[in-house]
Amino acid sequence: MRDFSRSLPMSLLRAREAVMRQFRPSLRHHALTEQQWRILRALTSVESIEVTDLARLAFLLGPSLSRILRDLEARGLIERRAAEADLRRAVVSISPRGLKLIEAVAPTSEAIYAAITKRYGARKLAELQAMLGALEESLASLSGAEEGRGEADE
Amino acid sequence: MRDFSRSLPMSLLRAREAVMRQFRPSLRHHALTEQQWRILRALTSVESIEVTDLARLAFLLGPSLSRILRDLEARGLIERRAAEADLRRAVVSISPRGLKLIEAVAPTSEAIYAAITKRYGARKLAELQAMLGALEESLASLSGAEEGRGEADE
DNA sequence: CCGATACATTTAACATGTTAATCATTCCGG
DNA sequence: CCGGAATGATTAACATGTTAAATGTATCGG
Repeated sequence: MRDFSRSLPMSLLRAREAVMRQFRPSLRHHALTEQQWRILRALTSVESIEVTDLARLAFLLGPSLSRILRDLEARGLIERRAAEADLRRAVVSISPRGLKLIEAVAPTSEAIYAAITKRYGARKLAELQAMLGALEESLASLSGAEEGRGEADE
Repeated sequence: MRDFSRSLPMSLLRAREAVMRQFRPSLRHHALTEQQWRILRALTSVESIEVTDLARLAFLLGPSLSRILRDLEARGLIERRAAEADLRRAVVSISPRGLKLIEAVAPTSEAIYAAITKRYGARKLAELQAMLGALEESLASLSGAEEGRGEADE
């Protein structure tokens, strides 16, 4: 069998870990996890957004998002209200305090990103992201092809 | 600020998720998580291995590995004993039952990997992995540069 | 040989990933 | 209208990620 340490999932995992290792200390300084940061960042790009759309935007599953929003709301970093036309939907927006936090973290975060870009090469980085996007697209149509098939064991 | 949805960490996260989505149903059929599978796969490449080395090989943190090994041992998929020369160290190896499970899962896993390779292109895939490896290497020397610096806030 | 230190592993505590189930609300056919 | 199906969000349950602390064993200087 193929050496699993050179498998695509492992390559992606290691690369992502190498990148995130750069950011974690800074986020930690501000008592933010990576996912909390993702959510706050996402909220700065919209005036307000429904939970489902936020999940897609921040690439989080519903249950994770639900828990994190509860905590962020308790910390006063976001605000939440029910949609007027449909009480099932919750609308979320970032609070002034959340915005202030973003502004405090952003400079360091940008500096780290710039250092990574410089080290790896801006052109190469763009190419890598393009290839990652293409991979995603390749597999999008493949998803679900495994659902209905009948396995022989178990 | 840069659109966070196009950040490198998000690109890597989405790409990895797109890949893993292909494998999860198959692993689930065999009551295996991704990490459990990684560990069993790693164990097939060695006769036996110490826990610390296994953690590095399977790219897992100690605490995660410790829990998973406990479960895999309870399921009879691995065997564990203390190193003779140093009782602090634990030596792990795959059991016959674990090997049998690997053999049951491998064909489907290989087929999925082949489908991904065909869809994305073998050459392109190799190039992507090379670029991911280069990224890792680029950031290796950068790691820890953030530790001792003094933040101005909090 | 003793005690301080270092090391390998595990445990603890909290946050998230993942799937299933629940709850409230809305929609829709009759 | 009414009641069942569908939908949005949350909760539940279990596994892992992550950091800190604890546990047990080795090592080393005196």
